[in-house]
Amino acid sequence: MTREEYAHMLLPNVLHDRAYYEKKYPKRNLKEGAMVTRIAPSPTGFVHIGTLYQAIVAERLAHESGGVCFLRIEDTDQKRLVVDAIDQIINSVKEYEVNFDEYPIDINHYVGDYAPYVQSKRVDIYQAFVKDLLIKDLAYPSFLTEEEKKEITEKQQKRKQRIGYYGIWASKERAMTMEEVKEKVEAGIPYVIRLKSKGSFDNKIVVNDCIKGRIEFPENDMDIVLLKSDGIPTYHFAHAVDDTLMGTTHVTRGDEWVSSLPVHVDLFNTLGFPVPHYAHLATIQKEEDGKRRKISKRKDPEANVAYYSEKGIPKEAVKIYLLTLANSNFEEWFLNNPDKNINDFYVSFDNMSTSGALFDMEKLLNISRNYLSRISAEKFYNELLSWAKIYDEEFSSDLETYKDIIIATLNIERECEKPRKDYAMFSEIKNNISYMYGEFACETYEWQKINDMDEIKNILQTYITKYYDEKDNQEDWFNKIKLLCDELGYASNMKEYKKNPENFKGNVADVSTVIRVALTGRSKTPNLYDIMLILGKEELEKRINSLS
RNA sequence: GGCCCGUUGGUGAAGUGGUUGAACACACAUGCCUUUCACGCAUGCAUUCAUGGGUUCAAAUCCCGUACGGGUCACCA
Repeated sequence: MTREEYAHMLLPNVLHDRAYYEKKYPKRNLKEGAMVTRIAPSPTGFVHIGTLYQAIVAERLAHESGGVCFLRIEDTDQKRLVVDAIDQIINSVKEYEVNFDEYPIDINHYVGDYAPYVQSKRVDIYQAFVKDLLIKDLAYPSFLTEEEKKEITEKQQKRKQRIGYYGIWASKERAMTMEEVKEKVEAGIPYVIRLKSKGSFDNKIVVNDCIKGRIEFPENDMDIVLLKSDGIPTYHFAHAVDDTLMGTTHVTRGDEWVSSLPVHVDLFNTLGFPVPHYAHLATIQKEEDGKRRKISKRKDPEANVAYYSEKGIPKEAVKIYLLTLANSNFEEWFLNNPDKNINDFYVSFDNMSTSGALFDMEKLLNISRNYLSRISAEKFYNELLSWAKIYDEEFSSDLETYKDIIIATLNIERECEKPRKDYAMFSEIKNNISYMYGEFACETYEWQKINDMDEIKNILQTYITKYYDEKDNQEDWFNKIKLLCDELGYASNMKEYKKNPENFKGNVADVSTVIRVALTGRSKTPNLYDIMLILGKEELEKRINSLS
């Protein structure tokens, strides 16, 4: 039996050989310094905030260098595969406007010359490369059962040796002859294909990570699995093949991968591939019981990008927050260039943190408040409406019915030098503006200092019949309230009130609060003058008269 | 346990041997402004850079040890 026949026996269904694929996917023709990056999520459930984070970084790095960024779905683990997960990833990326040059449209359709961009559709490619390794005696089949592997691990633990399949532990299967292998294959015993590592634990390798700098490791000597028993590759092998064929220059990924660097270097070397640059991004963390840990899909709702959509935190705010985590100088840049597109910021490896940041919801909401305070009322309304259409149907129909009133409301103290910063999330807006439209029904009024009903009615009736005039400008409007105060024994001048509070029943602020609460049902609102203008005198009278 | 990595305030961080009072932002506190709230403004918030020991005229910045924290050791990615 020749080695070719041997390899064919192990992998009988391979359509093409290595040379075919190397020709099919030629080198990219890009200018010097152009980076090819990628984001390679696995469809195991919801889209993780860390995936979005990495996507934004990868996309920026590629495009600011005149390079290419692509999306590749890593679905080599069928056990963890979740049905809609691929669509979710593609949709999220679209929603957040991360501009990939090459990507899957769905599992069978792709944009880009290096397709398919879904690993489960590339099985023949991986097998072609494994076959080549088999022929070169750089890989071998392994028939180990779960129990046998467990036994090895236990022995290693007992002897306090390194755990893994290497050296003497692998020597028995490494030494199998082609005939022995043939017997087992014909007997139908399942097998995986392992790397025949030439490395030694005593040698050192060095990787210069773009973010973490120089890292030294012992060389890999593990005969890791290349192809699982179902013929599908492991992450490690798929990574080496795909990122080579697809021309990735910089592998950006989470730093949970740092420790497998020796394996990857070994793989690239034995495959005869140049080792790409690596950039391991620190993961976003959470604190629990005083301890930090990676933000978790199971425990932390904010790990899911859908969480931000549901809450109605604008996409732009999330991106800004992620960029402040990515580059320490972003925040200052953004402060100085509030009107620029965030894509004008130059993301660089130099300003990336080497250790993971704690997720800070307060900071995100602050960013969101700032963002929402700066956009026009129309834009705000449109974003709010498209949010409500998905997450709050009732509110969305109100938004459409009372469009003009709502835009006017959102516009109060906006588009001025110091805009209000009332809103951080679309989900909290309904409660904040509901008194402005529709049937006003207030169950409990939050009266403040003045809470005697007769006095309250007296103030309101006097005000609405004698003083309020819709034609007044804001200054006149406030002067009228002062006149009202003078008439009823309240201080119209705060300084005088502070000097001699005992001379007055209260002050302008107290009186204004009565009016505010009566008209809106709450003590905290935007500028009352604007609110009253929007509501209109008829509605104001109605609300005042409905008080009992 | 082995192998990697990290440690500046409540949080994100600037800082890479000698003009740092240890920037800036969020949060917090107080005050001012004010028709409420928010905004804005002002002030405060690490006498000290996990810790012990070096090197040096000089260290948050360089070296070694210790502690603590994180990652990883799968036919998961």
